[in-house]
Amino acid sequence: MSALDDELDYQILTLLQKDGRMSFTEISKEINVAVSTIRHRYINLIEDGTLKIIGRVDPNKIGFNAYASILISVKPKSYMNTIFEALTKLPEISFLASVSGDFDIEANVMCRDMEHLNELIGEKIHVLEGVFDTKTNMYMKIYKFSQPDLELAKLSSKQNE
Amino acid sequence: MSALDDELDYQILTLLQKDGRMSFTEISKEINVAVSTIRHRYINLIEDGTLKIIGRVDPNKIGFNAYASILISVKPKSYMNTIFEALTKLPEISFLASVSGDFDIEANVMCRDMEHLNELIGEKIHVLEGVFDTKTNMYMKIYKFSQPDLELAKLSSKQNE
DNA sequence: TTAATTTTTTACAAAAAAAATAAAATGAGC
DNA sequence: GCTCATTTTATTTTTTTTGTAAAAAATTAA
Repeated sequence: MSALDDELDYQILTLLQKDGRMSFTEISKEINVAVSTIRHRYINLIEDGTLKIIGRVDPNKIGFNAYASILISVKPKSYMNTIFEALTKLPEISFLASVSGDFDIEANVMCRDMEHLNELIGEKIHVLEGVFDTKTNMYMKIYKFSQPDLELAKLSSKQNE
Repeated sequence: MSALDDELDYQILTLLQKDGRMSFTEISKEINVAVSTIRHRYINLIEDGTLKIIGRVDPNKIGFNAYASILISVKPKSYMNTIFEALTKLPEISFLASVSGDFDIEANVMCRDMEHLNELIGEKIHVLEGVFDTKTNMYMKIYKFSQPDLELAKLSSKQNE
């Protein structure tokens, strides 16, 4: 791929990042390239996993009022994998990752209310073998929730292709 | 809105959550309702902010290799607002919220590499008046990154409409 | 450099979907 | 039962997508 090719991908990604339903026709008008080219590029971006078009649902609007971060300390560490497996299945967990620092795992959870959150921690998380300690912090107000900035990304070359 | 109406909204949201580009025609076939109904519902969901269709770009694929959580302690607290204003503008920050617990603010950042992250913390965050202390933890491996579970949401009534 | 090969972009026609409009159905409140 | 407002539906026109194939550009090897 040449530098110019990537530029086209970035332009397509930039537009679709904002409006995932923008038609190929409109995109092609916006960046002056044939519709079929846009479509080819689009299909490639989807197929290699760079882009995914999703409907993002506002948690507040559908009744999730308790958004929290649960930090988990695992002992012994040999339980890490089974704990990740179990946690991945919990529908309340929207983000799950291993982290550096005082704890081993961070799980972000969306619950209906405090009762639901409390129940989740006590009955679904603390019961897992290997969960040594947890620390829960509430997200009180969300100020920003955005996508990766493509302008910043441009400064580096494409990775993991 | 009646109970059945909400059920239809949930069905539409469930489908679009998975594939944001699914055509109204296909949705209408899937849930046996006229295409025009689907479109009306869709427009309402978009307009009241419940749903937004976005293209999600995989950070790794575009060269972001350092994903971290930066916890910030603010002193005196009167600086909170100006700090939030300043942080919101930083393109590296993809998530920004006030949190309960030992720190006041959590910012999740996507950086190209450690150098970029280090620079961000030192030259963009620690320089802000009122930033008393920070704690940075790296997200090492992401196991799950999903949308709010609509099945769970169904158990509660719609809020904030 | 040239020729062959692959990749990328483009054009075009048929099929499908979206948009706009108006009509019918439903339901809440009186 | 009637009225008003909302929701669903049907229909027609316009636009978009899809599939195929050809042109152009880039890459590779001789």
